[in-house]
Amino acid sequence: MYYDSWYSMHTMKTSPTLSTLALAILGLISQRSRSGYDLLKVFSDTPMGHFSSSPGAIYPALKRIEESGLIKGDIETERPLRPRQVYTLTKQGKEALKRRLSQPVTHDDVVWRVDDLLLRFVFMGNILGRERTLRFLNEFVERIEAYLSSLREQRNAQQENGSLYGRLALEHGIESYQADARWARRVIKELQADES
Amino acid sequence: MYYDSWYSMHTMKTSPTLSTLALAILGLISQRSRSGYDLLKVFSDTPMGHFSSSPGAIYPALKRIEESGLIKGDIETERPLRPRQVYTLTKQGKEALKRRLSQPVTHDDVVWRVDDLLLRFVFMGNILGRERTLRFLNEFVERIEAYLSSLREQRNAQQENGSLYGRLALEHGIESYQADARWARRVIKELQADES
DNA sequence: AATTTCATGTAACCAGTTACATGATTCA
DNA sequence: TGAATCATGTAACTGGTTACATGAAATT
Repeated sequence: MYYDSWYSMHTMKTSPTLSTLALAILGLISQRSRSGYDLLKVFSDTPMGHFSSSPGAIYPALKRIEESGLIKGDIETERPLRPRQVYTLTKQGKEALKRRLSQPVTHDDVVWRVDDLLLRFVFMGNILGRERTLRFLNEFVERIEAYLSSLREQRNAQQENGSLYGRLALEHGIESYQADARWARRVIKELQADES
Repeated sequence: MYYDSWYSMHTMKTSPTLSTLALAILGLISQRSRSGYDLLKVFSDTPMGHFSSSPGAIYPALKRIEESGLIKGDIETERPLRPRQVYTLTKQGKEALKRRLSQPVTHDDVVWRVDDLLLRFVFMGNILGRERTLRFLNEFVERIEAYLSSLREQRNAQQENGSLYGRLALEHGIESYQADARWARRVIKELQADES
């Protein structure tokens, strides 16, 4: 017993974090059952297309995710057209999605994965609720402020050595993050006002 | 003769567009000769790190780029420490970089590769000159405005069907691009004032 | 009759991530 | 003496891109 659990603790495949594409797919499927083609449409027709992409990415991804047990495909019979595989979240899928959405906002997220953070935000409200979405947004603002400090320092320090264009690009970064923070603060207010 | 050129036109390996990482590497090397380790430092110490990354990306990239003839590595002898490979741009390298920087700003660039655009901007000034940088920035603003229109339309159309959170995320996108355009307009003014 | 839409996929290629390896030198 | 720095790389894995393939139904 003791041995067993020790053993399994250390051999259990720690499921790798869901990629951004996997997050997008799980999130969309969590809203309603969808086929690969449905997903393809969402990506090509909406700004969601900012994430993927092409059949060559989506169909293999669906297969991988199904193999890992997070979604389950059912073939729609009784259709005039070519049969569709319609995917639904499994219990593990729902849990995995919740876990993914519950991750704290890290420095690295802010530096490298702002898109991913935005994607989390989109699905978070309906799955984790307003309360936790607000916590997320506050973390987001905090992390951005911290990063902004270091960017501003860099700009001031750079004064001499850096090129004009490098400095201007840095300022682009600063202004982008400022815009992100402004947005988040506005949304926080909006969600708090909406407390009805 | 006629045949030859027809033949070569259709078999010449059209050199694939430089990846963003390759652009960053070429750009940095164009400023001064650098070793892999030098590049690694730039990426880890400056906001340039927004692009790569790790030795596992940079060293193989350097090799590939050298094989394609755009850079040339020279071993620094006469050093106490382990010898360094210091890379310099070749003539083809300079040309390839210029070509890459001269690409027009496309819709897809704005939607998927804003980072790449910013990176181009960083190196553009010193390589293509102020005139062409200004053209670039104007194109950038135009493309953004066009994309913003479609994003705003989406937001208005979506009014009913979309979720609250989806709408808010869309607004994040809109505000981000607005910030990009504001930045570009400011830089245009600054560069024009600087016409000294 | 031709094109677009519905619908799903495969295969080759390329490149990035993670983790590991090596080993000398300098600094605390 | 141990850690950090200088300096370069490899190997396995993963997954995205591009291009191709198929074929029926609906639309123009």
